[in-house]
Amino acid sequence: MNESVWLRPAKPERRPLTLAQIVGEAVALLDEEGADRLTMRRLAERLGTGSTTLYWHVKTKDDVLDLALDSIFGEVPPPAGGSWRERVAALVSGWRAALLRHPWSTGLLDRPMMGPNALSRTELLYATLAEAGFTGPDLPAAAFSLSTYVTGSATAQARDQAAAGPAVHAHLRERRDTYPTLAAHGLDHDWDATFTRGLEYLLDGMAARVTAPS
Amino acid sequence: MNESVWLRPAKPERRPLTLAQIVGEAVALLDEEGADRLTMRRLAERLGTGSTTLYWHVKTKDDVLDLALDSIFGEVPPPAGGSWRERVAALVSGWRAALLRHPWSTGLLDRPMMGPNALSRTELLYATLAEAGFTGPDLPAAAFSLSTYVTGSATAQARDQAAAGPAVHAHLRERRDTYPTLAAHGLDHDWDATFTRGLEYLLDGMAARVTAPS
DNA sequence: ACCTGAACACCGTTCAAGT
DNA sequence: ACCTGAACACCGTTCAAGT
Repeated sequence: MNESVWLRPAKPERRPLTLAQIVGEAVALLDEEGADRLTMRRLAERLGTGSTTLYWHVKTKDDVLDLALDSIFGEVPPPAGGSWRERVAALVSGWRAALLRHPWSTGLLDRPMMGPNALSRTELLYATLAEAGFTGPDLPAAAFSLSTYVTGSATAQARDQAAAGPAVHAHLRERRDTYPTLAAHGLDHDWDATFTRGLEYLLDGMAARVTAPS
Repeated sequence: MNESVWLRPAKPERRPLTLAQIVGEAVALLDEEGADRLTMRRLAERLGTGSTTLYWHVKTKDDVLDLALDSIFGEVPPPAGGSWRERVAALVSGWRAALLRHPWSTGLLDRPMMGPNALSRTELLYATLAEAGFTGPDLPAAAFSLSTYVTGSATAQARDQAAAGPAVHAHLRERRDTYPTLAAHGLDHDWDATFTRGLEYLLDGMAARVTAPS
């Protein structure tokens, strides 16, 4: 004779785990605790499963990282309008903002970025530049230098802001004899202003190529 | 009664392990096998010791990585002479070459670079630009955009070259409808030429700032 | 189709102990 | 001062087994 339903422990709520849930939770975990705390076991725990369950949805941990990285590229808004320069600047700034919102992402930029969100933003950049008149080797060069500038600068900023502190200042001040220029000007700059100014150098140099007669 | 010296196994050659040896062997290991194969145990094995021995010379594995990264900055030659533009271009190209010679290094650029070799090259960059006439916010902006361009482009190149292959081409060709510009122009470019052209954009834009009357 | 548990082959790091 | 071995608390991943 079986016990009544009410006395049996309710079956543990069988909503099936999805890949989107895994990626979403991975991003949350990375945001809250950082990259070195992302563990298959810890991630699974947050999702209420065992770690080995994840391997049905995902081949390796690297898959999780790649998916998490691509998902944050999804936050980059497509530029609204304006001149090609304005559209490029908007795209690139949104790109940078997304990376800086998730500082762990800059530590993953050494792995292939073939996800749909990354590719669609890259396509947008290429298309905008092609429309602006960049042709031949100038097109990949312009696209490459811009995307490189964004990822490089975000990496540098995330890195230096994480390390920032009195220890760093002291270290450089003590060595101001060997690094005089750096000690005098290398600290305490406005990250946004510096980024924007550097971007202007780049865009100025690029603009001369499209507008100038070859 | 003791056996003669000759019959006893020779004491295992007690040359003390140095930090320089550890770093050198770490770089060799990274060059030969890549970053994910660098293990304290494997590194120790190559040095003929136990893994725990390393912890007398080094606090953590991250120390080894930081030291290895800084050591390759030591390969960057100081620029010989010429105009500030030529000196900057030489410094930056040497920097890039060192990173590309050790592709694993681009995966470590998200960690603080406070080592003597990194700092001395950064100082060199700042000093050259200051001498060239960059002042106020233009000095950190110029230095930042250049170093950012180098590290970003090397990261992108190391990443894409490692991933390069027919699979990537096929993936993009299959999706040429959604990424038309990218599929048409994003593959098979000359890395060196692209880098140099992008650097010219940047230097052109920068040069306008120093030479032009404000 | 999806989830679980046990198990394997590793890790980085600590620490008491040796010379 | 420098090195060793055993041990701890983890890892990513596989796989047979369950539903």
